[in-house]
Amino acid sequence: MSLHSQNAIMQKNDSLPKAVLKRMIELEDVLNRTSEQKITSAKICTLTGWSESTIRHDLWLLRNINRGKTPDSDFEKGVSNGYDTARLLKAVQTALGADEAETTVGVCIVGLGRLGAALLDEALVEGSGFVIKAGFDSNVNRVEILRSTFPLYPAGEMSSVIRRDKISLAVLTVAEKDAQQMAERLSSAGITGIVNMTRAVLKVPPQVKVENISVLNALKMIC
Amino acid sequence: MSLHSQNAIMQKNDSLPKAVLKRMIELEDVLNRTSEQKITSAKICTLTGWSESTIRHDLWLLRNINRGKTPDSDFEKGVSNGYDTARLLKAVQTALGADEAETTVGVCIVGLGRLGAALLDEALVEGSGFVIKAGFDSNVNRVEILRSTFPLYPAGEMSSVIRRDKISLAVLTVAEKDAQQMAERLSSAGITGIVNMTRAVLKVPPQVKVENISVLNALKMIC
DNA sequence: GATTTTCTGTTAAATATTTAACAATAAAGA
DNA sequence: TCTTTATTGTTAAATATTTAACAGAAAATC
Repeated sequence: MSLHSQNAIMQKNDSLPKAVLKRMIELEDVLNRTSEQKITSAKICTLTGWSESTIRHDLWLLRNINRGKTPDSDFEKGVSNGYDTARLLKAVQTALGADEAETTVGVCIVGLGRLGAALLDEALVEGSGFVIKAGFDSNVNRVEILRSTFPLYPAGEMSSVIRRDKISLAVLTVAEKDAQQMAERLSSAGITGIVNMTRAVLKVPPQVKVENISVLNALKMIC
Repeated sequence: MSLHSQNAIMQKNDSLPKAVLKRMIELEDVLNRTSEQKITSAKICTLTGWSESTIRHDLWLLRNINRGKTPDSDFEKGVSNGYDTARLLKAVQTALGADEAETTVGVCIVGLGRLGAALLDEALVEGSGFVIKAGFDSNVNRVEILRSTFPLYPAGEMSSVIRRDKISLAVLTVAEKDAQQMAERLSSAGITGIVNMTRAVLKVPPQVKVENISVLNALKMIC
């Protein structure tokens, strides 16, 4: 019983399932740094630890939601020779809406302690669709002393700078006791997402997304 | 049919499902820092964003696997008045095996760049069951210059120190190009888990668990 | 060019996770 | 006291996610 594409498969595909989304974000990274021109699902699996079934299934979903977006978002070329890395990458990016994100998203760092300062040069910066547009700290001294490739401001100017520079995401690295207050300020300034690196449990309006990053929790996970 | 699955749930409880485990790790934290003596599932939900159903279900699972471990791991006191925070916390810790972890787990930091250095004082240290026992860097200069509350060593001594001090976990904050090599060294030195803060995709033997922490991915998640 | 091998796309089955529902019961209030 | 309210523990149903299976087609081998 062979049904092929006449199955016009489920149009319900508004978006990728959460689990798949997460993997696609990582896959984009993996593809970006592989040097091979072709890549098989088996290869992806050894690189990432996901099962072959999972990746094949993911890519099937991915193709479904991409269908018709752009000609290039279709990545199959041969059937048994792995995927053309470049096309697959493009397809993943299309699915993630990375094209729109091409118009770089503004990010700010709130809290310029050692961690905040370290993140600046280490973490992103690259050509990743994000641009750090500002750093904030309530310690005016630190604001004046620290050097960085982007402007630093005292915390008091947070709201106005965020609005003026159209910053939409924030990385929160303040002391735990200040975290909630800062999160609230960020929220009311119109921030849409916060990467929370403090141990505080943030309470924010529902339209603000939060991702918690914690070394401690990670340690517990693998312990 | 339904009897089969019921038995599976009631008896086969070797351990908590992955998703539940994650939440319990966070719950422990939440409980630790709440000041209230009693806490309801509704309250937990507003604090964490999980649904009431989820938390009640989690706690039911938790009680099942705790059953008989210690008398104190039973946390119900009244039925309709919320949980006694202290007992619930104890139960969560029992389930997580935190009692055994009381015998503090040794951790090392590999890579003492700005990020690694920042993590030291910021991140853990507290009374959290983990103790940083060593820091490593291939730059001998840095090892000599940096100050810290725990000893620093050149990377060459990694294997011997890890074995001697019975270090079982590592936080990896080296440059991306060195990450894989370091991961391999750590693995063969007997490390059982790595928190990977580099963008590298680590390939390690199956007995070594890896948790990837990435600000970039977190940003993508909330974008 | 025939045969074997490899690898994909797709579907269906198996698992895992979340949500909904509700009887039971303590606490609060009349 | 009795009634109402709040909240739990538990089960079953609904969703979501992962895995297994396999036909079919390119590529490799002979």
